[in-house]
Amino acid sequence: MTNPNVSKKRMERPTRILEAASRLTTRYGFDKTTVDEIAREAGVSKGAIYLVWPGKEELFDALIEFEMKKLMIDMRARILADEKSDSIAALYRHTLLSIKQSPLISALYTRDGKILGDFVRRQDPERYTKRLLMSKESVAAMQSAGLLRDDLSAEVITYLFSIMSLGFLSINSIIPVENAPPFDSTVEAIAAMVESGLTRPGGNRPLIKESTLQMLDLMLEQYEKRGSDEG
Amino acid sequence: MTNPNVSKKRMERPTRILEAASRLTTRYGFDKTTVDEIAREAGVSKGAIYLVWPGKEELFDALIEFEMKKLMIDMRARILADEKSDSIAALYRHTLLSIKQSPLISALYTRDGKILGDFVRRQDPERYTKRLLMSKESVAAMQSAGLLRDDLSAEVITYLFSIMSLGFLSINSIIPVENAPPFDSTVEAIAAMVESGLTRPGGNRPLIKESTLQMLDLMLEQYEKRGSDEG
DNA sequence: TTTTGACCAATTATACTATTTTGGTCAAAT
DNA sequence: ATTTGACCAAAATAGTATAATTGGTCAAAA
Repeated sequence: MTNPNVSKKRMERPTRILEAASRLTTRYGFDKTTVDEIAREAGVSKGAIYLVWPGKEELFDALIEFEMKKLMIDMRARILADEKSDSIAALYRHTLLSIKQSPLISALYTRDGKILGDFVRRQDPERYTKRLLMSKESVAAMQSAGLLRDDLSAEVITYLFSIMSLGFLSINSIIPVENAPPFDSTVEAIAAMVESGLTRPGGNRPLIKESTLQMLDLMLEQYEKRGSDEG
Repeated sequence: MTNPNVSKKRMERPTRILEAASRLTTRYGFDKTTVDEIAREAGVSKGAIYLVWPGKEELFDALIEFEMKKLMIDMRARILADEKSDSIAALYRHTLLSIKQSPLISALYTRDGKILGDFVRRQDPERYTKRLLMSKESVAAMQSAGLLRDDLSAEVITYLFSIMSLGFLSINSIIPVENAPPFDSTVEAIAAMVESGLTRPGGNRPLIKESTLQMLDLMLEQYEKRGSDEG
């Protein structure tokens, strides 16, 4: 995924197991995905999984961290690739596209019981998803920098972003994709509405891209560190 | 409800039964609400219910029609009471407030399985909720009247309204009310975002209020007619 | 005529057992 | 040193017989 030159055979085992778990979990949900199946799908023995993680619960924890890390790498790439990503609307568009592209994180965000199963009752999804949300603090910072309208509180703007994200991620359970407008034009339209509805022209534009990338790098760093000292 | 002078005793029986059903259903959901309980709550015998409707299914159908009618009356009152309701944003605000105020219609809109239970598998909720949505046609009409921005298709704008409605109606299952901004300021903020993000200044403003009230009256008329020739 | 609530068939919940599957282990194979 | 997969206790599931509840009816009461 990160590097296509690395063959499946050479790909390190924990990653292969996580990719297998990801595939099965998005299809059958956490509850109905067994350790045996994951091992078979990954082409390793069941014991191999328990050499990496102490139990199923920890495997799923690692899976979410893994997906979250992939998402941030994906988001980083999208932002870097887009020269126009120095606007909050563009940034938000990248966020939506990144989350939507990961079925597991989407399920976590919308609390999709069909995918999460009992997992949602043992683990608090907020623990993971709040890292995805625009934080009240960063919204306030952008507001101070003159990038967001200031007649609405930072708190309420943050809430609006959450509402739109949730609506966007779960609308297809109510309006099936075949009755919906094309995916891309929907995302563009949300960005356009945010652009003229929430942001202010001018302001310190480069700040947005810069600070966002910085935040992503910081989070990725934390994941790397955590990933290495908990195995 | 419509007229506080009508005492509970004098209120016609079918209405009392429906009010009882409404109370129990919003609390326990369709599945776990029994005809016996409804009768007891309404202060009538079980047989009385079967004198009005041929079965439980039809009672629930009537309940939804009832709630929908109440909602439209509520919406009509809100729009009439608000002298500034000649803007799409204000109109949308009234819509959100009206729907939110009815737990049953909200559940229908968000396909809340906890409330709808098996009902959702027998009846198509869209049958009811699509009447609530801004239709593609009316959005197109408002766009033609110069009231909505025209760089986005009518289809996608309609979709945006659906996304925001769904997000607004279901956000509290993810962000509990105690962590959310005050209800009113949220609705105000959505309206503000719609105002500057989707609408155009000028245009034939009075058209909005007028045509909306006309549409509501038409729908109410249909309900009245249906209500009278099916008992 | 209008309304009731005891009554019934049918569905659904419960308690229990038998069977299978699952997460997790570890002696043996590589 | 690694990795495996047969193995086990525990948990989930399927099956079943029984009890309780539910939607719906209708003779009798109001």
